[in-house]
Amino acid sequence: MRVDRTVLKTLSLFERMTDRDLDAMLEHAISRRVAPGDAVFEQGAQAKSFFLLLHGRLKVTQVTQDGQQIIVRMVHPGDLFGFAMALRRADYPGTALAATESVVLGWPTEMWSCFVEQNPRLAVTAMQTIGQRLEEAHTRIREMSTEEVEKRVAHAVLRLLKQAGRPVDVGICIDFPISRQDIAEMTGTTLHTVSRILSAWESKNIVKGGRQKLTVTDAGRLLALAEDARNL
Amino acid sequence: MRVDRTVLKTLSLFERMTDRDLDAMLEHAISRRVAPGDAVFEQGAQAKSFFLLLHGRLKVTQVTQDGQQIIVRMVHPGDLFGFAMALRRADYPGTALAATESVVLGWPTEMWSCFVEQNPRLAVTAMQTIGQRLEEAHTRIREMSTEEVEKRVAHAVLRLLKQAGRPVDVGICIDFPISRQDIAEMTGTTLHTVSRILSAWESKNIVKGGRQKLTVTDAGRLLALAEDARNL
DNA sequence: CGTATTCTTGACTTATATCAATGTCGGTGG
DNA sequence: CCACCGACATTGATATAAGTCAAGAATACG
Repeated sequence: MRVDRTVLKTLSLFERMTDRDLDAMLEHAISRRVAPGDAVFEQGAQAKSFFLLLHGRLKVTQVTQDGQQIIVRMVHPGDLFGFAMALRRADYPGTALAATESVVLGWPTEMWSCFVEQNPRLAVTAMQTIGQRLEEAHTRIREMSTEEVEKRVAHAVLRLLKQAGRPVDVGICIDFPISRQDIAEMTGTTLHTVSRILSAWESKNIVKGGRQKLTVTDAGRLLALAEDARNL
Repeated sequence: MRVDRTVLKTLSLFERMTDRDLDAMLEHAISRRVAPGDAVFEQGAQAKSFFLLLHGRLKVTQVTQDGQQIIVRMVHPGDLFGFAMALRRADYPGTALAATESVVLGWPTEMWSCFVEQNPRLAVTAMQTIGQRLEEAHTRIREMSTEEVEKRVAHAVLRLLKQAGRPVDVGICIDFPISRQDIAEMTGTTLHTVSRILSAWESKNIVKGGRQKLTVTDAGRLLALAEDARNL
C-alpha cells in the first residue's frame, strides 16, 4: 500500500520480520486517517479488523451500563490495538477515540491467526506485548487498591510523561490534548478531585496547567509525590 | 513423568496437541506437591520455571513497598501460571501461595519459547489465555473505578462461585479456605468492610459465613446486588 | 485448655464524591 | 474583529462511604 515497509521496520513488533513477510502483511493493510474525536471502532461493534497506530494518539474507553466512562489505556504510535480476536471474542471490548489527528493501519481480523501461525516469532512478540499490557493493568489495580488519589494521579501523569512527553522551555509537556476528566477516568476519580490536585501542584510549582494541556515543570518532585508514603 | 498425558488432554490449553508433542512436554516436566500456605514461587525471585496447576488452588499476591498486599488472581486447576518470561521479565511479579493442598507441574523457563515456536497452535491458545486474563483485569479496573464496595464484593464472590463453587445442601460453597482479608485484597477494601457487608448479607439470608468459609444461599439475590444500581 | 488466628461490631475520622456556582478559554459566526 | 457560546476548569460547601481505631467474641489448633 502507500505505507512503506521501512516505517514498520522501526517498530519493535516487526523488527524481526523479513522484508518478504512485511510486504505480505502490507499487501492486506488499509491505512486510514482519523480526525480528533472520531472513533476507529466502537465498543460492542463486530471486530472486523485489528490495527496498528502509525501516528497520533488514541484513547481506548469503556462505558458501563449506567453510563460511566473509564479510559482503559492510551494508544501510542507503534502500538497494536483492537485485537479482540486474540481474546476469542467477536466484538470490541472498548471504543478507540482519536485524541489528536491520527493515522492507523488496519488488517482484516481473519488474517491474525494466519500471520501468527505462519510467523511464530511474531506470535512470541505479540504475546509479550499483551503480557506487558497485563502487567500494566495489574499495576493499575495495585495502585487503585492501595494508594490514595493524589499518588495515583502522580503515577498516571508520570506514565503519560514517559509515553508522550515533549520537552518545552518550562519543562516537559504532554503531547496531546488531555482534560482533567480524562485524567480522572484514568485514575478512577472525578474531574473535581483532579482539578484540586493539579491546582495544589501548580501552586507548588510542580506542574503548569492549561485547557486540555499539562506541563510538568518539576518531574523530580512529582516522582517524590508518587513514591513517598506521605507528600512533602 | 508420573503424570499421565490423558490428564493434560482434558485441559483446553492442550486439547489440540498431538500425543507425541504432549509426551515431549511431559518429558521435561517436574511435578510437585505444595502444602497450604507454601509458595510455589516468590515475588522477585528469578523465574526459573513456568507452571500448570493440576490440583488445588493458589492465590497470586503482590506486596507493595509499604507492605500492603493485594491478590492479583486465583489460580484454578488447569490454569497456566508463572510465565513471567512471556512478559519479557526475568523475575516473578508476584508470589503464588497454595490456598489448599495443591499439585503443580513445572517446566524450565527456557522451554517456553521452544514449545511455542514449535507449536504455533499452542501459541495462539496461550495468547488467548493471557488475553482473557487481560480482560479480567480490565473488568476489575472498571469495577474499582465506578462501583462501590458492596457491588465489587458481590462481583468478586460471584466470580469465586463460578470458578470454585461446590454445591452443598444449603447452597453453593466456595471450595477453598478464604478469609475476609482475602476478599478485601481482591476487591481493594479492608477486612472490616468486607466483614460488615457479609454480616449484612447473612442477616438477609443471602450468604452464610464461617471461618475461612463462605456459602452462598441465594445466588439470585447476590446477582441482583451485583447488577442493580442500588441494592434492594 | 490456652493461645493464636480470624471475625464481628461499635465509635469516630477522613478522604473523596457530590452539589452548586462561577470563571476562563478558544473557536465560530455575525 | 469582537461578541457570544459551549466546553473545560476552578473552587467552596456539604455529604457520605469507607477507612481507622479499639475492643471483644468465636473458632481452630497444638
